[in-house]
Amino acid sequence: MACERRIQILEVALKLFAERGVEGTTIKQIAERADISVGLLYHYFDGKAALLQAIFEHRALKLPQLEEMHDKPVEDVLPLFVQGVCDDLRENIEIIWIFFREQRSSSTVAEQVEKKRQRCSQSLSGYLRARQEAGELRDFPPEIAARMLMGALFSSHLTETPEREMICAMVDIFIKGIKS
Amino acid sequence: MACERRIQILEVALKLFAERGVEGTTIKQIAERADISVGLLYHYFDGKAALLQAIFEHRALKLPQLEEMHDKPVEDVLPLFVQGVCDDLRENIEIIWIFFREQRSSSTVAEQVEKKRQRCSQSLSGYLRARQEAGELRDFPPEIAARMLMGALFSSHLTETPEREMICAMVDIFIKGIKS
DNA sequence: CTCCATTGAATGAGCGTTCAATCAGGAAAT
DNA sequence: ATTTCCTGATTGAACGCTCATTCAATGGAG
Repeated sequence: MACERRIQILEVALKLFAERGVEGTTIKQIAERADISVGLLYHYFDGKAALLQAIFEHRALKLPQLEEMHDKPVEDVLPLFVQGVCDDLRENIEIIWIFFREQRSSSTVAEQVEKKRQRCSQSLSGYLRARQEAGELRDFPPEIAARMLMGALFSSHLTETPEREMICAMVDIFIKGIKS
Repeated sequence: MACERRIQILEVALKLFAERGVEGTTIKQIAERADISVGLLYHYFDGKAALLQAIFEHRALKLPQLEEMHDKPVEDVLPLFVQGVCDDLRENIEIIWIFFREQRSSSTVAEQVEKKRQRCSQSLSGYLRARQEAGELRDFPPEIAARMLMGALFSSHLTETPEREMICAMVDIFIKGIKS
């Protein structure tokens, strides 16, 4: 069926784009790795740009939900939240690589990345602020703390797939660093 | 003089490679931005690959020195250390972008990046371990703490140039997170 | 006159893209 | 049951363009 073929091409392109960059990947390479002819690729997609756009639409990053957790302590919430973020990062590491590489050359990609990053940080910093007001956390800038944790998780996943114990240790240091 | 011209070309190539990626930058673009002809570029460099290699040799990242600080408290050492790392990151942000983009496609670049990252983390984690033994810090895995801090600094510089107060707040949270 | 620095047109390879030509399989007609 | 027809999947050669790279020719300083 046509839909399966589309997805097959998308998955191959996703891998190659993440590995060698969009500019560094040729249509021919994608066709070869997908075991189809160049012409067939153009039957399903209008070109390289359309392929990239389809990848972005096919694989959307989840957004963390923390609004209902504002009254629960960080020891319960943060480990779960971080676990969710890490699962998402691990599952979508290819598209994150594409985002990273293309954000400096493509302004539309840069906007998408910035928006996602901001919403992610806002969700976490909102929760941290709520816990400050609840008296659980000491005084510190919640946005910066959020970016610190997200940045650490992010760069861990870009250099390797981190072990569970590594993530736990980071969360542990972070929590001790913000408690009152 | 010949040397100045070489450096002029290198600086232009560095900027363009960081902005658009190596594959996404053409020799013609480099020549135009450097205000020289294509032929002259080939007079000074044997091609794109040699240009990239020359950039890596021209701009070497500094390594943080922490060995003599092992007996000094974290409140004195870490802010200074982080300041030094940030200065280095800010000054070399272009080549770091190139490293980041190319490490997945070029294994030689990947090795260089990995080696640098490890030595940087080792220097910091060695200091943290010494402070643990001195009783200043609580029990935690020093390597992971080092990677957490470096990762946070790293990703801050990749998304924007962080303010001084942002760095200070991060160091503050980190120190409180590891003190006994 | 010599030696570099410097030019830019020429070359050939490889790129993204197009398209006329097949192929396969099911529906319709005989 | 056999033939005809149609539609969408599939191919790969061909096109025009841009790329990296080369090189014969020019310029100027000493």
